[in-house]
Amino acid sequence: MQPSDNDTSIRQASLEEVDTGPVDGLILEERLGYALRRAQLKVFKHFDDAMREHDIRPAQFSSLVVIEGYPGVTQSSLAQTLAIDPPRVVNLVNSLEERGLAMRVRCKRDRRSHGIFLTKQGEALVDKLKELSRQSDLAATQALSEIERRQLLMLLRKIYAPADNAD
Amino acid sequence: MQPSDNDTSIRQASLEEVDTGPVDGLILEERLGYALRRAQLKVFKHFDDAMREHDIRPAQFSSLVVIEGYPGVTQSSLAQTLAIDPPRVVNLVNSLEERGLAMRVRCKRDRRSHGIFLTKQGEALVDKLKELSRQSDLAATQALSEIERRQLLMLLRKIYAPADNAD
DNA sequence: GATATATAGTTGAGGTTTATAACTATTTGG
DNA sequence: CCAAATAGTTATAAACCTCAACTATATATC
Repeated sequence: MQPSDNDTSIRQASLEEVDTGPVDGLILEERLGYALRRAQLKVFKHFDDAMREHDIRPAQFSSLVVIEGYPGVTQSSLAQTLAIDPPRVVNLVNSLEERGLAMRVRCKRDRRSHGIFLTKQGEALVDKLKELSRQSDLAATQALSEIERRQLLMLLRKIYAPADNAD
Repeated sequence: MQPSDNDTSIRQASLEEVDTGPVDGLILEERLGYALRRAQLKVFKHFDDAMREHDIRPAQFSSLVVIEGYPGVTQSSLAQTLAIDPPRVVNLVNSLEERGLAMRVRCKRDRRSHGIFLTKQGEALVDKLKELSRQSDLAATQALSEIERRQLLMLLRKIYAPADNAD
C-alpha cells in the first residue's frame, strides 16, 4: 500500500532507503519491563538447557526447592509462596507425584489439606538440580562479576519483596 | 493417602504439625531466574495498570517505540530488534494498523518488504505512553533509589546484551 | 447439634500466547 | 530462465492462564 495523496497521516520520512540493522539507544532500553523480559529470556534459556536432561520446568524446580525446605508444606502455602494460583499447584504437584518425586499426605488434623513431601528420589534429584541451576545462572551471567550478581539479586528482591529489606 | 508401612520413600518428618506461612530463606531466593520472574511480574503488573486506559500491551508498546525511533523499519528488523519471531510481528503490526497507530508501506526497492511508519495518531499516543511507562516503572520500583534503578538497568543490559558493555 | 459460612483442593471451559511449519511473492545469482 | 534465498503471511497445534464452579471438610452461630 502506497501512501496516497489524501492520506496525510504518516510522517514524511524516507520511504525507500529505510532499513535498519539491530537497534538500540531507544527509550526502550531504559524501561525496566523491557530489560527484565530480555534478561529473563536469556536466563530461562540457559536454565532450560541445563534442565532438559531431567525434563524439569522452572515452576517444578521452584516447587521442589520449597518442598525440600519445608517438608509437609500445604498446597495453599506453596501457592502463596510461589505467587501462583491453586489450580496451577494441583497440576504441579500432580506432575511431581506422577514422576515419583513427591507425594501428598492427607493431614490428620485438618483433613482438607495435604502436606507435600519429597520422596527419596525427589531429594536426590533436587540436590542435583540445585547445583545445575547454580551453574546455569553463572553461565547466563558470565558478563557479571560475583559482586554484580549479588547486587542484582538484592535489587530484584527489593522490587518483588520490598518489605523484607533484602540486603 | 497415609504413608503406609511398606512405603519408606518419604523422609521421616512431622506429619501433623507441618504447615507454614509465607516462606523465604531458601536457595530459590538466590536463583536469578526466580528473582527475575518475580520482579518482572510486579513491573508488568504496574505497566498493565498504567496502559489499561489505552489498551496497550507490552509488545505493542515496544513496537511503537522502535517504529518511532526508526521510521520505516522493516518487519524483519523489528522481529530481530525485539527478539520475537516473524509471525508475531505480523499480528503486532496488524493490531497497530487496525487501530490507526501505524501503517505498512511497501518498499519500492525491494517489494518483498514493508517499511512501518507511525501515523500522526500513533506518534501522539507513543509520546503519552512513554511518559506513562516511565511513571509506572517508578511506581513499581519505589523501593529503589534512582541510583539503584540505573544500576539495575545496567546489570540487566549486561546480561541480555553483553557485547555492548552497557554503562 | 443443625445450619450456615469458610477453606483446601480439584476440575473444566474459554481465551491467550507461542512455536512450528507450510505457503506466496519477490529478489538474486548462475 | 531456473534455483535458491528472503520477507511476509497463514494455519495449526501445543502450552498456558484465568475464572468459575464443584466436592469435601472444618468452623461458627443459633
